[in-house]
Order: sequence, then structure tokens, then C-alpha cells
Amino acid sequence: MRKPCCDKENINKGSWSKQEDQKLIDYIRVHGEGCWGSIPKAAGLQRCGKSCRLRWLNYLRPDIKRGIFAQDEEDLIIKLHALLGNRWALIAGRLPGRTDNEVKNYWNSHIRRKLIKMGIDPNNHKLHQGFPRPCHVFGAGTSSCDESMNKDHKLSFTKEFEDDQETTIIINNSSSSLNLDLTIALPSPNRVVVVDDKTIPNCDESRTTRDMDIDLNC
DNA sequence: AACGGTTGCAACCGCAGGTAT
DNA sequence: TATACCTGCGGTTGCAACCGT
Repeated sequence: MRKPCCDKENINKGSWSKQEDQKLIDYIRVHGEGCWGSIPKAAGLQRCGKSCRLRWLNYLRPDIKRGIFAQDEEDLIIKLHALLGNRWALIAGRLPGRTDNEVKNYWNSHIRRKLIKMGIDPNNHKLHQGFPRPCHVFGAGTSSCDESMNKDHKLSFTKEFEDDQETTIIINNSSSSLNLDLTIALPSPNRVVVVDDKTIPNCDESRTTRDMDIDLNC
């Protein structure tokens, strides 16, 4: 049988020191990523492999884009969250240089609050009863659009049904270099959506062709 | 200046699916 | 085939910095 990934009695926890960071960077620079279980020992770190992986992926990786989120990144997170739910890794995969942890934190600390303030339930992206209609990810927003929204930003979906299980949604965004190719699996086989007056099976019935046009030009 | 509440972010925890033994 | 480990993911926590009183 295999050995445990790390000796839990001799591992450090909590914040990483600069020396630890440097050791991890130096090691990965020479040997590359992977084999996280053996990295701590090989790199001379008293850390769990899991901790090393997390530190590298979320903080030390050279291609990480740090700093505030751009408006189009924020808009895209909202749209993808509406489609995918709390699939942070998938969402982060559409945002070059952003990590799932970063996206998740940003959602919980900024976007979630913002949507609630606008009267939108962040869990299902639907408008709460009694609120004026806001500029909404899936709505043709009208009256109470958030002033911080980028008014020139416009996205649209093309929906292609490949088989009963999977749907490819291509998000077209002419103003951004973000990687927006997206494939998602639909959870329920019994859902229906109306597109251009045609009924399509296996889709969320609450969304229509109009819904698929993401238009923030409000 | 001191204090308590809030916010933002890094890191940990536990679980699930895949893989090696 | 069963078991243990590895990896990745999402939820949660801990803590420092910030803010208002």
C-alpha cells in the first residue's frame, strides 16, 4: 500500500513565509508542477502537499493576474454563475489569470452583495418580489440599472444542441479577449426551452431565446 | 486614541472521483 | 475486487486591515 501523502505531525499551517514561497517556486521552476505529495520533502518544506498545491495554484503561479477585477470580468462571472452555479473552477477557467479561489472570494465579498442590493437573489439570479426591475444578467433590464455597469458591454449566446446530455453554449464577446468557449451538461432530462417559437427538450424552461441574449446595454 | 464591527483574502477542511497497489 | 492514496473542488474559517463611532 502507498504511504500517506504527508506526516501530519510535522507540518506547518497558516500563512506562508517568503522563504517557504521561494523554496516552492525554486523547486517547481526546476522540476515542474505535479506529484504534490512528494514536493514538500523534495523542496525542503514542512508543509502538506495539498497546501503546496494550493499555494502554488492560488498565489505563486507566474501567470496569475492579481488586482481588481475589470468590469467585463465581473459581468462574465455573473453570467457564468447564472449558467453554472457555484462551479468556481469552471468559471475561473473562462477568466485568464484568475483562480477559482479568487473568483469565489470576489463573488462572496463583492458580487453577491451587489446583486442583493439590486434586489436579485444571487443563488438563482431572479428578481426578488417587490423590487423595481433592475438591469439583470438574463433580463432586458430597464429602469433601475446599476450605474457601475459597463453600458457598452454586450454579450450574446449561441446555443447548439449536440445530444440529449450536453449543450454547447458559445458566448460571443467582441470587446474582450477572454476565453469564452463553454460546454455545459444540463442537469435534468425533462426540461424544455422555447427558442424562436420552437420547443427544445432538456433545457431550463425559465430561459428563452431572449434570455440567451446577454445585453447590458441598459 | 480606543474599541467593536465589517470586509477582503489566504488558507484549511472535507468530500468525491480517479488511480495505483 | 478492495483498499488507500492523489488530485481537484467547493465550503468555510481565521485573521489582518479598514472603517465608523
